[in-house]
Amino acid sequence: MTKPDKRDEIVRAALELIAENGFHGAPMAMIADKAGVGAGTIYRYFENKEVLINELYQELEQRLYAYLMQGYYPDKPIRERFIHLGTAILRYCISNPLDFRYLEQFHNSPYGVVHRRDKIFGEADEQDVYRELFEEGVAQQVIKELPLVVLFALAFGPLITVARDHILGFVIMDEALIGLTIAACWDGLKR
Amino acid sequence: MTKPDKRDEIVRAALELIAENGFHGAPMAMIADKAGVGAGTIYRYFENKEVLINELYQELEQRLYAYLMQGYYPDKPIRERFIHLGTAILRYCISNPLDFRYLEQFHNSPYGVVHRRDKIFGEADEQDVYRELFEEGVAQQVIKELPLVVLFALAFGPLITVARDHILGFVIMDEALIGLTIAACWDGLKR
DNA sequence: TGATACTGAATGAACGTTCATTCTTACCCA
DNA sequence: TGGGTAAGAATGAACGTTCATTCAGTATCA
Repeated sequence: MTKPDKRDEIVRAALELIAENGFHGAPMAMIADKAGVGAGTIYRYFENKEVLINELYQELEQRLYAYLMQGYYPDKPIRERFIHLGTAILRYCISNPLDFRYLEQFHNSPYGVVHRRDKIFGEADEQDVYRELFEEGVAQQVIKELPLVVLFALAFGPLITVARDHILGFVIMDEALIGLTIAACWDGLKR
Repeated sequence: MTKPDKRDEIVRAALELIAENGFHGAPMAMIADKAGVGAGTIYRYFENKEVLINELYQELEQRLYAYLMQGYYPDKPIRERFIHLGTAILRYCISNPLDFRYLEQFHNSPYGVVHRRDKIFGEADEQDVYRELFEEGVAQQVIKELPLVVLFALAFGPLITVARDHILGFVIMDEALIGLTIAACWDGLKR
């Protein structure tokens, strides 16, 4: 797992190119070039492009999850927990634009859909804070009684849209505006 | 503009293939095949693939706009107008899944970003109901005082997410659920 | 018969992947 | 210590495939 140097360079290069140009704007040759590595070398570390793309996704997802969990206390009130998570997501996406753009590319690809389907219909055995939070909120009658998927959409649809707009330069999300936006999302969610 | 038969077949085939498989899962040869037309024929109607993609986008955008405007009365109260627009968008996306998927593909491509930038920073000389609605709502102190872009995100982020989830089969949006979802969006928007 | 519409094989550019070769490293023995 | 050797890592030219686009030829219609 803690392989060396070159694997890292390849992953970094892939992240940057794919985030900025999409999967099809990041040929293997270009990734190799940017990583300062021969084209064939990539295949010593990744079976093929698809595997590279998927492993990179896993890494980013874990990084994001770790970030979200910093300072998250499952015993605090629903509202407070939601605000923590929303703020954290927004902050993460804004200060790691490459990660965010990559995750978006991935979610809008066939891989992403399959992944999502597994998440939604799979058993809740994963570390899935959102699901837990919403289910608890509904049970406590703090959150509107709507299907989980709709609650997700109400909570994170706006955040993702706003993160993208920030990165593309359509709006500047400072701390104050982040706070107001999350509060507005909560207004949509709460009973 | 009202050219014949074959142009329509080409456009229809392109819509279906691109909506279902993305831009890169829709080679020109396959579009030609599905349209029942020689590969070269496409180039009699469209200079190249990019032009085809863009013209199709324009057509869909117009169709959607026309649909939204049915029964829209600019003199009704803000809330009512918003609910009309939100409901219409959601209904349209759900009953025209190919159109919706195509629009999504487009927005997630480089073309889409340029297009969006023009829309946001361009003069408001276009028929832009949303902008008008939100600006009026803010002025009347009915809607939260947030940047236009954020209001967009709050209003339509959830709707788009939910439409996608419906089409992918993650949730079934019946009329009742559509109503509840739009109402929740309004809660996020209103002051 | 001429003009226009259409066709699909041909073209060449771009891509992911392979593999024969070269380079690097580590180890061994005198 | 120095020189020889083997194994693994790295390389990048070459390959086969896929694709958008072209164009020489064919069909259609007035």
